[in-house]
Amino acid sequence: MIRTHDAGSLRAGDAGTTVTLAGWVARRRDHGGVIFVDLRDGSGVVQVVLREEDAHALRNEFCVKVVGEVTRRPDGNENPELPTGEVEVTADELTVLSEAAPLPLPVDDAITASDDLRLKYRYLDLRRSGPAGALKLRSRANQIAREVLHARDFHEIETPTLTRSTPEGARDFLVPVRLQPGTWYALPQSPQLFKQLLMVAGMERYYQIARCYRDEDFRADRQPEFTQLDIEMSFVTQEDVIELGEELVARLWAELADYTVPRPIPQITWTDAMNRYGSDKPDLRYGVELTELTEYLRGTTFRVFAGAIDAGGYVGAVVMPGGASQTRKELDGWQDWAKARGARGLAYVVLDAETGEPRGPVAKNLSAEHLGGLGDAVGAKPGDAIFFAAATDRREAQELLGAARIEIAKRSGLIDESAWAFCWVVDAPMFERTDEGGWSAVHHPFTSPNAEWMDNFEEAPDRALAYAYDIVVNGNEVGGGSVRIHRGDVQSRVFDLLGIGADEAQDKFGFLLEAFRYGAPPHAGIAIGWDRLCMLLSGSDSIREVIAFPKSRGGLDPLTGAPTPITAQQRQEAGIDAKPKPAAGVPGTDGVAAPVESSS
RNA sequence: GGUCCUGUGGAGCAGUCGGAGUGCUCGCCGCCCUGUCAAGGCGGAGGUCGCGGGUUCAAGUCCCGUCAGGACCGCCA
Repeated sequence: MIRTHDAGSLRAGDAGTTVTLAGWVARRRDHGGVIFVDLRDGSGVVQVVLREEDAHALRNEFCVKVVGEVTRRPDGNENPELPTGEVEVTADELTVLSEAAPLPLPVDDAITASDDLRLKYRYLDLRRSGPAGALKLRSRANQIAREVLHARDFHEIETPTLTRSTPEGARDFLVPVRLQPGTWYALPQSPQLFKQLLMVAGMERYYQIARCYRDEDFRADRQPEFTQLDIEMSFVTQEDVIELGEELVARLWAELADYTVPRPIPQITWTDAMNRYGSDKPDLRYGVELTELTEYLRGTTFRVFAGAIDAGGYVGAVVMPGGASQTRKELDGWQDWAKARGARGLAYVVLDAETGEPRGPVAKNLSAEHLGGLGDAVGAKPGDAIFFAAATDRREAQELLGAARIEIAKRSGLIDESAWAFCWVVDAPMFERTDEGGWSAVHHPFTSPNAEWMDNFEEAPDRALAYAYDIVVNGNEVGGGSVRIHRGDVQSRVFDLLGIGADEAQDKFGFLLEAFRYGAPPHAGIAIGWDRLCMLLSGSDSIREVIAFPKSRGGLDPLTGAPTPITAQQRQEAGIDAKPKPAAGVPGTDGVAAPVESSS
């Protein structure tokens, strides 16, 4: 080792010790005859006192080695801001290991450069304690997950990243195959099918910190390649998976956020979540619940509401406490906000702070009777604003109110940023209507109906519930999973309902169905969106902060310049332009629909 | 695919009603300085105001297009 001690570890008790340190010049204070250098290494910072002539040439981020004695600082010169502030290292010997050119961005915890510069010079960005800390936190999170899972006899098993294309779900990333021109691998959207095969294989308890790939547009919490903590267990029920999930988050939050997760974590049904919060991933750090007004307003002459009610739809409201004090401009701003989300607008009534009298454009359209009881019906007080949404499609209106609820909380400062609110959203619907009038699986087609619906989901596909569960933290879905179907007859019925015929099922999922013929155990699992979870634990507002070398929004890596064009020779060798051979009885020429676990 | 925000010496910003590349903090270069810790003092260098076009006597500023970064919707669990 070039060094004998870590800079950040030195304390008063080390006084008198001769140490060799190696690190970077974080800052220098040149007084002519004496020069102070803050020497930074992976462990932290310590002040080095130099009196040598050649120390004047030191610049920020020079990589240096220092031999010297740890000494207590002179009285009055301690720096209580630093963990090492009681001591300093008086240098006898200075070696410049590597000089640094003038920096394209400051390596300084107090200064943040723009995102593209940070990513282009990520290796400098990561010298700062914040970005470095986020990656170190993630490393520890990985370790904790492995500790929890290995203590329960899980096996960490890797699965292929060159696999079959999956035309359903998200768009695939594709890889041309030189040895079979005209054919393509796909990068996995998740290890879903492989982990189910591992259950058939008798592995019983599998996990993997798995890289997944989806070719869709970016968000602050989405990258084209991302990581799941992927878990599958045999001979378990939904409750067993939930219990494991709770143990994982409890350990993670206890150690990394100094927070004791209240257990059991509250469970809310999907339907309740939609009715009360207008979201399948409700943020429970604040109240502001939705109120359904479909019955209350039945008979109204206001066409916007009556139209929805008569069509069997939904009218609901959400209250903005103190919202009556908003200016006309602010209230108009809500209309723009709603239109930006594709809604026609956001009807509102404000209750006068003094008299409680309902005012606003919509108030004129409601009867005296409806107006009179409105405050009580929605739980609004004088001074509040009431926002309405109405639609034939219940979910559409609820989601608008749910989005308004979040916006209200933001604008009114109702969010306690230091709070953690966990919940499970359970009893998710199995199916939803497709645009073509058929049904599609909400989770994926191997998700089991729950006990109540096992034998009769065909009778009311819109109401059938699944053994599917999502874990939600502060309004972020950080994990989701389900109990899988392991019985051939149930699987066939689900395929029938989804309009997937036997031939098509064989074509798309043949190898999995084949595997299930040989004694498939009941199994269930969960996938945890690891980037998102680490983002929350680190207090970041983007998953880019917990990824070592993230891509920018356009899918570019500003550091390497990827992606790049390829040469004509590469193109030729890769066989990109080759025409596929006709399928000679090979199943699966359409590719396999890889159902994908929820979360990220 | 759509809506919105941002782009000004190396970094972060300000730049009014369209009137000279103007200003601030940091960094960089030189000199001074023995107890600082965002050290300090003096001096200096550094600019295609993202790019292209338009309006105008005159554009960092207004308009159109485009590129890059970011937020959201669609998409994606």
